[in-house]
Amino acid sequence: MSSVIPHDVKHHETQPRMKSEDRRELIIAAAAGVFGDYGYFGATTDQIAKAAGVSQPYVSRMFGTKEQLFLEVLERSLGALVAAFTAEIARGTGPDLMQRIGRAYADLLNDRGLLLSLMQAFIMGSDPVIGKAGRAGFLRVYELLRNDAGFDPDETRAFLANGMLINTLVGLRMSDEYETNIVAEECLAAALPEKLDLVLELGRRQRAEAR
Amino acid sequence: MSSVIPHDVKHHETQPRMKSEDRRELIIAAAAGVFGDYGYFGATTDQIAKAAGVSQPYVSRMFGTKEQLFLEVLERSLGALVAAFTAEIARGTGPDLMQRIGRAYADLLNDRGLLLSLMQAFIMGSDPVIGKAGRAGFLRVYELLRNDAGFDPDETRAFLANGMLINTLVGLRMSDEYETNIVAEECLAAALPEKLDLVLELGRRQRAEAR
DNA sequence: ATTTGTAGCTATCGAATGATTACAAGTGTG
DNA sequence: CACACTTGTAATCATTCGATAGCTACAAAT
Repeated sequence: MSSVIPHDVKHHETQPRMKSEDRRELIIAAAAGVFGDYGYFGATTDQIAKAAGVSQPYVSRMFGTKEQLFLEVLERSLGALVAAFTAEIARGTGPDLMQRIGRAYADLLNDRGLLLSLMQAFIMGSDPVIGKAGRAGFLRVYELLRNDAGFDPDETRAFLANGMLINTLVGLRMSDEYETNIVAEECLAAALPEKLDLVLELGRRQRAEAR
Repeated sequence: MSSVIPHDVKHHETQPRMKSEDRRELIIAAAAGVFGDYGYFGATTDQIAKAAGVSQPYVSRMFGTKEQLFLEVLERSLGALVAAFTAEIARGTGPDLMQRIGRAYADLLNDRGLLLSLMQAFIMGSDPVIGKAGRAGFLRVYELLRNDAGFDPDETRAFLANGMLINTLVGLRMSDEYETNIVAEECLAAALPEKLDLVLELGRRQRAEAR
């Protein structure tokens, strides 16, 4: 009376197994994308699990709580941002540093959800835990620009302001309107003089995934 | 066997009744504050109802859905923003117009949740309904600055960028760190050269309300 | 071959939330 | 006063979601 359950067909022959450490990174990366798109409350652990190709309970068990997962996503995003800026600064400070860091910032858009999950954290100041982490993260970037990059307060302000505008336009998916609205076109071109094609490509990629 | 319920003490002797039109405005204003603090998904209709001093089912019945309520909040916020800018433009275009509109923008922080609910809408581009409304609203402001205020694309970009930075700092409640963190102090001062005291006062008011 | 730990899933629970229904209390009008 | 309409609430319903429990399967070491 062997089982009728078709389990002995050697399922998932493609993927043998994975070390939990690797799976962890995979889930965090997927979570960055989902949190970036739908926000902390809007994103569900089930969406994240599906995006990572695992079951929802597995996400819960690996990270304990959704909040903890978000904090790890935030840390990953911040770490990547700081690393990118630091690398650019290491290439030498000079009059063109702001432009170079700006380009490095825009290139981070390639990492799905990185800047957007950051932005989502930045408007959660009312949350006691995430708000605190978000403030600390923002200030970490501010200090990096002031101290290591050598920007003065007004340069730093201008740089961060532009970053927040870029985040907002991407979060709004303004690129969706690019082809149909001439105002959106100019608006995007003004905010991203060089990296326009990158954002448009990103928008196309984004649209290729439904909720 | 008359009821033990102390209902016959003529409750709410202070407020007789209110016309639903007035109640409507009241709820929308309260919703702007709650949505601004917790975002679309994070805010509950019950929180909003309590903030407005009515029952949760009343909110549902008056607006149909939470989504519809958010759209009305968005429209109200946008309307106030556009009105404020238009009024400033009507006072005459000139070399100081950008500064005057900037001050008008910062003054909108006095209207609880106005700019924050806008910001919340701006990072909901993935939502089919709210995202579309958010994009339209953002572009409406962009066009106002370009056409009516007479800004060129780069001036408009710089202005909006600074606005997004202000929204972010307020959304992060950076003012919470003002007294304890000298970096936060400089950061806020750089972003809001004149209106610093306004933001600090706002932060104090915000902290006076718990979740 | 057996043991032992790790990776991962199915099933399910309890709390929260948005919406609906049914009813009560006020308000105006003949 | 009666009657209809409006304002508002309490009770409750149906879902959704995050978390937990408990199991299965695989792999490495013994």
